[in-house]
Amino acid sequence: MKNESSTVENYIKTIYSLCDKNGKTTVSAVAERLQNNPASVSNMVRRLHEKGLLENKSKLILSKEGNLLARQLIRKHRLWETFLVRVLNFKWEEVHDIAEQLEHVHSPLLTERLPVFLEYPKFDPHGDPIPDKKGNLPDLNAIPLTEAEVDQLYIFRSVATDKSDFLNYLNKKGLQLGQKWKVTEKEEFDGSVKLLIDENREVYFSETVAQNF
Amino acid sequence: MKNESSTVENYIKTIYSLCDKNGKTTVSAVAERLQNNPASVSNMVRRLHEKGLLENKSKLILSKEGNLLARQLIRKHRLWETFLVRVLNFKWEEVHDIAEQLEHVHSPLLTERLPVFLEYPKFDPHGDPIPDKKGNLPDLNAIPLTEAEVDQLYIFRSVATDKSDFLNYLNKKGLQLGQKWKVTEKEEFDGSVKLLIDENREVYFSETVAQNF
DNA sequence: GTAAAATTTTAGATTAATCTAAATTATGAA
DNA sequence: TTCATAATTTAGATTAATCTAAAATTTTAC
Repeated sequence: MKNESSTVENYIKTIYSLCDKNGKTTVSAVAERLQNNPASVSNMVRRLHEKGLLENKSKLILSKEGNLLARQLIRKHRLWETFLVRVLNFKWEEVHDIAEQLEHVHSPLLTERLPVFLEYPKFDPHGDPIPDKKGNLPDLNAIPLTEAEVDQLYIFRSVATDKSDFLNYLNKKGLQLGQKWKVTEKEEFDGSVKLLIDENREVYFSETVAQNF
Repeated sequence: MKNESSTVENYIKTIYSLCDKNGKTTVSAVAERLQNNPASVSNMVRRLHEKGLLENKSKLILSKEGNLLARQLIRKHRLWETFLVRVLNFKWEEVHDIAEQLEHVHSPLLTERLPVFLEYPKFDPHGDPIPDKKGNLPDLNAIPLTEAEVDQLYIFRSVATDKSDFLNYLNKKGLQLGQKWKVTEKEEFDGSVKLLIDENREVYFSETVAQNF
């Protein structure tokens, strides 16, 4: 696989993360996520297809190559986040933007040695699984908060985003990976939930927040 | 200081390293080093001046800003090389190209924490001094091999380049930092030298090689 | 001090990545 | 089915960084 620009790599990562169960997404969704003009995205889609990173000329579906590239970028991103937190003592809300740059450093040797030094971590500091060398992800029997049943006990395993504003909000609310919780109330009309954390603390979450678990 | 592109940063580093005792270099020297067309360099020089990184519109002299940027890049480069060798077990000839990418990662927090973890290294794996936060370099009373006096004893403290082809050549000859050596013969007509290493091994160097010490 | 050689700059083109505005195509609701 | 709205693509422009070819300038050598 030849070297792609950071721009191309960011498009591939974005497409990967936006794909639905059919492995498909749309120009407008990518444009929205990247805060780019749809015309720019449309243009880039043509070029991604020419590079063999997309299946179809018009449909937004990653090719095998594109899929592997995305997973390898996620692997590098999460390994660097693990490194920053474990080795350089960063906090979990500080690492996203730095890993976003580090993931584009191209060196097969470095990508091989970093996980050796970290002793083959399986999860990053946000509880998200780190794809292996071949891009495989473990089967997690984790469920999103929005699908949790009332009064059932769960363990807080991961967050779905590593953006600092969201993580700072969790910090303020005192939430950490590993905590036990159950949903005590679920509001149907606005999707908000009330949680009992570690059997002693109540927290309310809006639907927007709940979707990030 | 605002964020510059990797391209701009590479120009500044190149200009810095090519400057003579008057702090000056030429368009053609930069073009040669970067393997770019002189026209491209000329063009970039205008833009570097517009950004305030060069003193004059036409003369190739770094401004205070440009000088500081260069030293901070060298600092990051050498810190990352130290990290790669000491922490990830890279060899000294393997780290240049990776550090060349890592030095462009922009994060004040990372640049602050990396040297803390490494316990404030003063020299990189090639014996080259690491500028401090403010860009200051220690006064070395080291002399280049080309100026060594015959039969005077010296210690091998550093190499002037971290390019892998040169370092592989040294490895093949069995040269390492810390070795004691003296010049036993000096050929005036071609600049080549004969060295006695650790009092038991003779090595011949051409002028080209000697200039990299 | 002038002419040849070397160096630098200008002019115009190219590529990647973006934009706005306009045209086209697809979706979907009555 | 048809027409309005939404989504996408095309056309044309812009910016950073590069190129080649040609013009202008500076150096060097006699």
